[in-house]
Amino acid sequence: MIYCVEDDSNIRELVVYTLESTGMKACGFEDGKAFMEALAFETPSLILLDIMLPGEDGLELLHKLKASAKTKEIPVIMVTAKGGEYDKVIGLDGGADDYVTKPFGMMELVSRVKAVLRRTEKTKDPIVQVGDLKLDIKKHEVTVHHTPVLLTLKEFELLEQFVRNQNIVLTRDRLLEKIWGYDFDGETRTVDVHVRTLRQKLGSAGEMIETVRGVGYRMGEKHES
Amino acid sequence: MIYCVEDDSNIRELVVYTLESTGMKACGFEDGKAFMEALAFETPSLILLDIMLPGEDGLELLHKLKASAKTKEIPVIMVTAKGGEYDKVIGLDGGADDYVTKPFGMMELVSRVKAVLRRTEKTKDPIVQVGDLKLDIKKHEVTVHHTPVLLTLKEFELLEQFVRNQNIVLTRDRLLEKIWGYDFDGETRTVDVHVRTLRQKLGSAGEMIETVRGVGYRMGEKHES
DNA sequence: AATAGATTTTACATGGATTTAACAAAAGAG
DNA sequence: CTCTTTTGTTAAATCCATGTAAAATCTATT
Repeated sequence: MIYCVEDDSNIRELVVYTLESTGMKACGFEDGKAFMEALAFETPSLILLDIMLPGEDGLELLHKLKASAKTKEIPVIMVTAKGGEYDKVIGLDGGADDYVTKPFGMMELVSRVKAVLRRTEKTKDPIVQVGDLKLDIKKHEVTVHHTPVLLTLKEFELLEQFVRNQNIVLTRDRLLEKIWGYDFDGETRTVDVHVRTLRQKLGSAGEMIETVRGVGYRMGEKHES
Repeated sequence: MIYCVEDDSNIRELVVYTLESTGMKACGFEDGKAFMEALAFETPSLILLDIMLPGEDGLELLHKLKASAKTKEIPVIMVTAKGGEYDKVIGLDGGADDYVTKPFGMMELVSRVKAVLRRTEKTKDPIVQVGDLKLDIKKHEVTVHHTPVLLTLKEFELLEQFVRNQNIVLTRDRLLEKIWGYDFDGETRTVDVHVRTLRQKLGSAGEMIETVRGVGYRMGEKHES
């Protein structure tokens, strides 16, 4: 969901229409007040923020957004009619992710939105890909080479941890804590056993899970030796 | 380190100068060839890429960068004289992180660079560096001159101690206590043996571990004597 | 309660990692 | 220079983390 805060209804509607026509969900707001109210209910994945607004202006809103832990991770693209360099600098240094000057083409806007989303959603994707392994978190579906692989719950959770932490080594303790919930007294080979079945079920993609002796397991794209 | 690929030497030098005056390291390249060569040697944290270049143009370079696993994570800002919307779309959809149109102010450029770095550096993990030895704690990975070095657990822990305590002498007892856990009765040559394999595996970087007779070992960047 | 499937535990083999042991080489002390 | 101490080096001995199979236990579904 993309929020567009813009007082000019023509532009606002055009933007919302354009974004929706490319398959994204979008919602327009006339001023900061309506916008902040909606924000309490829902967390959009990106915000288009006009600088010139009635009431609180865009820079103040930006400041508020970046001050709150709940909203500071939401990427923001500033929009303005004034094209001076000074405005751009203020907007970007204030924590905005990009800056667009009116009049702007809709194609450019869509591209910038996509670029910023690509940059930010990298960390928390619903669908992750590693090599030829695809993982759809929401659907709980895994494919290797477009061939579906059936995983049990624990296997899936384990794989999810690996995929979310590519190339970094996960200790058994860390995995037990994340997947099984905190404590779990010393000796158990549970993780190892699940890693084994994972490797087995994933076939060729299973080789991406490497064991780091004495530490834990790590997953990453293969490299020759 | 920021790379700037730009054929116009005036602009290139101005950009490099400006970035350096804000405390960042920067390096300019006249064409794609020189740039790609440098890239094999070092991984910059951001790339400024002109679209119009002699030889391979910026878009081709961008495509190459995004195709290789080693470089696809490096953020790229496209730069061009042509301001058409079409160019912007192509650049951004090609995987660039931002787009700047000439003529641009240096303040704006710096802001955009900072904004993109702010976005991308969030995901990075702590890497310690000494000379041309790099140590990534989370990945449990060590490289010398960008060449990976395979270390066992104890070797890694030992190296970690050295790197975390650069230039200060670590006694054998101190190391045994830190890595092996407190007590450990008197005589053992364990540390020495591991220091040996470390020096061996690290190759040239191994020379940074010097022995302080009668006391222990110390690691620091080399200096003539 | 019975069944099937998932998950965990147990047990053991294996091979790489670590340590020990033994000796060589180097550095200081007198 | 000789003796002593400390460190370097090598190879063998030991240890112990991991892979693996199979049994035991747990969970949900009928």
